[in-house]
Amino acid sequence: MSLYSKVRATCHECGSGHLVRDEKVGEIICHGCGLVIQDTIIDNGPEWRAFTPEERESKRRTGPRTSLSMYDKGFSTSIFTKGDLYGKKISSSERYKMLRLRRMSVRTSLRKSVERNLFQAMIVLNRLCEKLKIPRGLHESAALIYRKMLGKGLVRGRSIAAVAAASLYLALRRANVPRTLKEISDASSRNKKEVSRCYRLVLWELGYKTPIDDPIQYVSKIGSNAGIDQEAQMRALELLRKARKMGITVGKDPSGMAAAALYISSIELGEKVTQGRLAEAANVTEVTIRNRYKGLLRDMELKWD
DNA sequence: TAAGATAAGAGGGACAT
DNA sequence: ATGTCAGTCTTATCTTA
Repeated sequence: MSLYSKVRATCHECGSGHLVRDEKVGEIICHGCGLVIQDTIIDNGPEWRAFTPEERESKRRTGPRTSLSMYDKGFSTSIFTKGDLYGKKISSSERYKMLRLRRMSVRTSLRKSVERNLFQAMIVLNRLCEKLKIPRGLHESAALIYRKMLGKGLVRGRSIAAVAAASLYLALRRANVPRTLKEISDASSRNKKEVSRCYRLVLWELGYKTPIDDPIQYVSKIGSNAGIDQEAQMRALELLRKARKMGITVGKDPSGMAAAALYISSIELGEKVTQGRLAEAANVTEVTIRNRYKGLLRDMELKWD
């Protein structure tokens, strides 16, 4: 590493652009006229050298930089009650005072952090609901679920956006609104995996029960997306009701199931529809539709007319 | 061009360790 | 808590009608 580095400036004496910073003696020198421009450079780097990450860690004396993403910008207060800074014992009355102080400090900072978290979360949830055109009431129930999570201290260590998305998904599921987890996570900044982890956590920790996700709910949504007519949609519903009675819908992706039923009934009614179009409308792959509709035909012993 | 077939890979549930 | 297993879905590629 060179001890000299160029400086982007011109010398005010000779006009030369040849200014050089000499790290070793802490001066900026003009190579044109020899003038010392500045002799008190502040070195922002560490004065020690380290060759391994471990060494760097052991030599550093500063903490991480402050961050706006932390509710207290990374600064927090610690109040010790066992002794003074040097480990010397303190009197019992002093100690009692310190205990009280610490309690107060912990309480107020905790409340602040909860408030800030909620503030952020509500912004995130608003954006999410707006994007997905969620009705007011469901938006509210999602917010309530989030508050419960926050109240139980379950958001700590998890992403606000993921928990917010999971709360929304739960609200939708409880209201039997046919939105998939994928739709929610796609609109969120977190991925499906993360959101579904949080979703399971909410279910578990808050003891929520949801009605099973029934393919029947997706029929009209997928049907209209793919431009399937009413008659075929009715036929698909019938098909799915039978399938549900036979218990062959459990464990399958409801969207895929509904799309397959729509495919069968459309073909039966002589309507021109491709697997590709339905796959796109249902947000599943063609392969899934194929597997589902093959399965439906087999298990229900249906035949093409 | 649509549909079918096949295979690899991921993620989650059930169950055992 | 971690590992394994069967079953599901996705992605990609190739073949068939």
